[in-house]
Amino acid sequence: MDKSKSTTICDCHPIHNDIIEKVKNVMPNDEKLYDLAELFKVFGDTTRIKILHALSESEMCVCDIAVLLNMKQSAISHQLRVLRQARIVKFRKEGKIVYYSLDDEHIKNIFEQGFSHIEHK
Amino acid sequence: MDKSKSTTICDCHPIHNDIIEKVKNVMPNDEKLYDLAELFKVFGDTTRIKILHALSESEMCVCDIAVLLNMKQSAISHQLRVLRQARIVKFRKEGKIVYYSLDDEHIKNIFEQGFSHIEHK
DNA sequence: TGCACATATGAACAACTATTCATATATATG
DNA sequence: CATATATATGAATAGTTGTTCATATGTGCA
Repeated sequence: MDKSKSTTICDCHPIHNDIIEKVKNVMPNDEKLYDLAELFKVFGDTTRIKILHALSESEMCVCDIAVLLNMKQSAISHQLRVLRQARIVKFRKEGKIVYYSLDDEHIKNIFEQGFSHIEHK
Repeated sequence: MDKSKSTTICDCHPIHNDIIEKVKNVMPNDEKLYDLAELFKVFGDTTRIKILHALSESEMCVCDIAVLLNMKQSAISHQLRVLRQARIVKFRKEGKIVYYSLDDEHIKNIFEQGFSHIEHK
């Protein structure tokens, strides 16, 4: 997994060693950066973004989300699993109906930062 | 592209029509949500996250980034193109060396929000 | 108990993505 | 001008991902 320590893959020579060292010293470990990329990956899909936007307005059941987005129930269910595993949404069961909602207020913030970036262009 | 208006794909029945309507009414248009997903997609890759973290510390040239991450120069160059097209990084040329830096302070914020989400678990 | 409905899930497939290799372009230097 | 170096880019490929289909599980109700 982490071949950066054993083998040299890079095919070019450093130009500013001081900058490379400085940046290397403050770089978080690989696992943390990997987790961060994984988090953003979850946001990086239109269907999931739509689901998250919907849930930021109201708790919703799987069926209603499928109707709202006009998609197959199973497609929604698969995506909700991804969101669940990333701990971005939580759920509660009421009989045979499962209601999903955002797990964390952080999510809304990330969302809004994203929006204000694209607005800004 | 937008089949949601013409064809019905969904295979299940609405349960709470009031909620569906309410959420539908505040939903941004498809294009905006698509752009948002595209933005996060760019953050959703370990290599690009590492590049962005590096650039959040210091302007860097392509070569030095490749050395820092121990990756092929062309791999870095391809990823920098993705970041450039998303207007997340900018660059300046000095002779044959090209220096990249973050285009926007927003980027750091999105980054930090992401970090505080994964820290929180 | 049997049927209808809400949700979940595994397998298959098509579409997309990141890296590599080979090579092109541009600039500095002998 | 010839060479070395920094960067960019097109094509190929391996790996990943989102949706669909078929089906399983679980709950409520007649």
